[in-house]
Amino acid sequence: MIFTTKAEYGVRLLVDLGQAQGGDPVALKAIAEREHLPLAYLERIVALLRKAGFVESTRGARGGYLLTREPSEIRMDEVIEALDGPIAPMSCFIDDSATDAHKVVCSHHAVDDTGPCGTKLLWTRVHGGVVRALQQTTLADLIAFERGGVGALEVRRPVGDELPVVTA
Amino acid sequence: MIFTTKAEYGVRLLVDLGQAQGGDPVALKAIAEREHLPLAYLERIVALLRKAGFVESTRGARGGYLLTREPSEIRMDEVIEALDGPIAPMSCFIDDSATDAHKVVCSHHAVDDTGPCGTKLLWTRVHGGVVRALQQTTLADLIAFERGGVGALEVRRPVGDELPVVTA
DNA sequence: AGCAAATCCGATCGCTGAGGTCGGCTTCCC
DNA sequence: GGGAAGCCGACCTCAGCGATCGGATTTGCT
Repeated sequence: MIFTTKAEYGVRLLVDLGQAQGGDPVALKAIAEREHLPLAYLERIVALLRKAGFVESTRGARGGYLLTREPSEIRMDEVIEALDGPIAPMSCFIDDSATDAHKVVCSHHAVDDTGPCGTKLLWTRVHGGVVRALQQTTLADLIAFERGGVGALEVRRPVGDELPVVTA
Repeated sequence: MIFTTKAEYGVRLLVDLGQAQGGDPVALKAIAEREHLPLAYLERIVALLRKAGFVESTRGARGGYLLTREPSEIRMDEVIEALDGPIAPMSCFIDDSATDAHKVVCSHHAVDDTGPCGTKLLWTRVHGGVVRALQQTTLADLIAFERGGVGALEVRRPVGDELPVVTA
């Protein structure tokens, strides 16, 4: 399993929020009922989204949540990272994008440095594939897909970066 | 974590086997020592590779393992599937490639079919990214990468399917 | 003021599966 | 026959996922 239920529930929460959006805050209870998700668990998830700045909350009666940005400005790589933490193909894979690229530090190979293990190439390619798919998908894509279906497929992409066609 | 250590150890086992290859069977003990991996655990892993037909074994003294195909004929998507089972982004994601495409059956949404959840689009894209990266990488790529580095990058790919450059 | 609706948050908890070990068996070369 | 190797089922430990609960706090409404 690549993602946890935190990621799934969180994304569905955002999609629901994007659809129900209308000025007034949306109560978590309403989302939980529509999506058939446990309310108590959603509370913990939405807290992550709030800390990451995707939603803002209004406390007290008639309170709830609102998106802080346009759905088209919310990229899934940010969302997933906020929910599940950094995406690593393997435990020895450290996404050190701050410095130069993605670092792979094999704990076993680390002792005697006989160069990188061959798996580094594989993990890096896989990691790239996942990150690219996430970066190229915004919340707006998911919302458009949920109502209608074709919407998300008409978005223009850089040549050579076509995403697979998905049918409802 | 996308892959388990089974996948990592198994791939490293195959890479090691591809390098040490020379007619005679290679004993697991030798691989375990070179790669600093637990022998007992490797036994369980190599059994999966044998059942999947990637290696053949010779029992008894001076026995060991040999690759059954050329490294360039061993695609990583097959290997990973043999080791970790089918790759699914989420527990509700069923790779039903036998019928038409990839099926997503959300256990929560399944009750009342209000159409597909928006996450289907996301999971399918991610899944596609992973599978493509795995399909485009062969054991030969990894072996070439481990000695030298540049080798794996010279392999020709369909246009628009460039893989990220990986430096040692 | 007081109630109800809602967010907020720390503590807890069961359970599955990853990751690995062990012991004993079989198989084969020398 | 002895030792080196593969084969295999049973077992064990433990982290973290996936929640749940109780209560505190904040706020709108009447």
